[in-house]
Amino acid sequence: MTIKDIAKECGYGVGTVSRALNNHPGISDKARQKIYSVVDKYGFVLNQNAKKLKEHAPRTIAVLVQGAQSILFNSLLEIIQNKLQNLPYNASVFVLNEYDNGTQAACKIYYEQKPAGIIFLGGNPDSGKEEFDAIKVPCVLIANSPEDKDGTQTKNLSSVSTDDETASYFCTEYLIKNGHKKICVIGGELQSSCLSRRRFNGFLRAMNDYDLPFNKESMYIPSMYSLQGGFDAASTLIKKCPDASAVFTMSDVMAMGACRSFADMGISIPKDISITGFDGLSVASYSCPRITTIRQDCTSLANEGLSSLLNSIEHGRKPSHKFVPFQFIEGESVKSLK
Amino acid sequence: MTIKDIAKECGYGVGTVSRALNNHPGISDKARQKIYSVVDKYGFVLNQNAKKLKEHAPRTIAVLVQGAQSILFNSLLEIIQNKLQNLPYNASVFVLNEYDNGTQAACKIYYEQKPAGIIFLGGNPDSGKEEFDAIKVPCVLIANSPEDKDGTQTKNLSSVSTDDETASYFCTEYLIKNGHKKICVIGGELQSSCLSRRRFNGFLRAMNDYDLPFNKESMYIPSMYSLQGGFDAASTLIKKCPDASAVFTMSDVMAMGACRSFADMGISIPKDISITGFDGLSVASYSCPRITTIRQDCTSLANEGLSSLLNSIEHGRKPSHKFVPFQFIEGESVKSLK
DNA sequence: CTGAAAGCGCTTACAG
DNA sequence: CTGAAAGCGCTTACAG
Repeated sequence: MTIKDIAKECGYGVGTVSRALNNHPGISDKARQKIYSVVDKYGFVLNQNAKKLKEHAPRTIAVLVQGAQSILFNSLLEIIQNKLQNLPYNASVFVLNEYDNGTQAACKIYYEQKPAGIIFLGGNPDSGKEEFDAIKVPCVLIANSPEDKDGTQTKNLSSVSTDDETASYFCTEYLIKNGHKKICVIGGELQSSCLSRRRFNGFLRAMNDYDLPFNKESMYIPSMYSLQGGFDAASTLIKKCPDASAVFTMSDVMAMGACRSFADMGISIPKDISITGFDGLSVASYSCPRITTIRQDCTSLANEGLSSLLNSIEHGRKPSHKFVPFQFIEGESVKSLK
Repeated sequence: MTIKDIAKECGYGVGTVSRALNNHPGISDKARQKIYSVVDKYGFVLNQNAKKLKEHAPRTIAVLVQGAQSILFNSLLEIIQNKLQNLPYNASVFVLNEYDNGTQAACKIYYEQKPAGIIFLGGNPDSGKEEFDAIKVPCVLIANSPEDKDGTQTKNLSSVSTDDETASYFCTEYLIKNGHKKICVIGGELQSSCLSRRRFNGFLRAMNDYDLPFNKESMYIPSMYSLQGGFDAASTLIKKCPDASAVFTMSDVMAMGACRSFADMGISIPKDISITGFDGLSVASYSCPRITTIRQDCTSLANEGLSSLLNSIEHGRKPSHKFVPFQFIEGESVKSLK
């Protein structure tokens, strides 16, 4: 069943049917009614492949999700898909492996699908700079920001994220104000992850501001952003720095993994050691103990990211780099030493 | 840049370029080499919209995910996308809301995208039977099974799932063998969810086999499949059935929500009450206490589901309904009363 | 307001 | 082994 069949049955031409179905102006009510009646009768839907092939303005937004295990990205994805339903765009979702090259994948998608724009959830799309240059449509990075915000390499890349450095500062200061002095970090690999670097910078700035010592050798435990990563890191931490009173952790899943590991070692939270997370996942607020953490505002992140992208697509706006406010969630995983 | 440009630069016709790019036989090595050299030079990729429009055999598999918050589905999705990378198909993912009508969404996708087949992760695609009839391509339901397996309504629907009834029986029997007699249930709405009915049937059969009483009024607590659902259900449970010694819970997230609620009420697990989950999420094995649960085998579920779908697509095989083995995970959430 | 026609970028019999 | 051509199902100037 094609638009031709519909046209024949209506007694109109295919052009008129196309215009009716796309809500274009300049169609008589009579035609519109007749056409819709037979379209409804058959439940006819336009073939998207033909539509996209023909359309001048592409109407697909590609969403690249890197790290399907991340609960945070799923919330974002759900919100984005919802918003898009009320807009003349549809989403095309791609789930990448942790170790895939996101920029390369984006290039392939760019050529194959000709999307109107690309949303990156996670990943570091500016890493392969030359490759990124090939992508000529607006892009937005959500929940992370590019290394080099005014770099010429990323002329078409916007970003919306939490101010990771400030949030980390805030969280660290909270630990310090609760009397903690010897604070370790469980975080990502600093060389490869600018997100981890920003969070570490915020942490370190707070430590410095309060004149607290930090020895990276023994007090920074690199970890995967996963439960198992946090689990393993916690036991390393106890070996390297047995007298730590608190741990600043760069994600809730790391924190939850670490909590489990501490429990196995007979170390009680927050009695024996305090811990903070990052992200504000719902599962972290149901865990025992509830994790004290920074909640990233998924709704704002998704909304701002999308509108920045649409502004670029529809009005040719320059890329912007925005922060959305975070929320500090006081759980039960930090003990006051005062 | 189109296939025409490539053809011109190569000095071949578009047909030859198309055949080279699609690895069709009957092409000289010379032509193939020449074509690939200029394709690589420009990083040219075929326009998928035109390709799909033209192709006889569609090469897209639509994946409908219902309930993006479910960690189980994400594992499945990641495995499926991985497998598909080595096959001549690509995945088109759609994330639905919990309350969307999955069958209706599938119909729309069927008409719009003309996929080769459809994978349902969760949902009850046989629920709107007449609508489902409109879908003429092979479908597979993963991690659930249709109500009526040999129904004429679902001639093109396969399924791969855990034997929910047997698994629930097993889990319940484990509680009973540990001396539990008064066992409550936190589960889904039985009217609307055949999955919940199957799990409940397994539970009830075990209770009957061991001559244990069960009063559905006071001992079955209906709940959403979510953390908050389990959290709320636990406090209802304590009011309705304060002397329960164990709770059979229909999902790990429900169990984790319930655990948190029990902790808030000062009820200790497993000392005061025992609990079991379902799914075997990694997060449940890192929680405190570790949840005793049924682990669904995501890898087998995804692999079997995909191969059943491909068998139908490529060899016209009849739909099949398979179970994959589950694993019982002994955690720390059940106390032996013996 | 409507129709006839060109053309989007491919694939695939058909003929050579 | 290769090319010329038809056609997939749409949209959109163009003409009326």
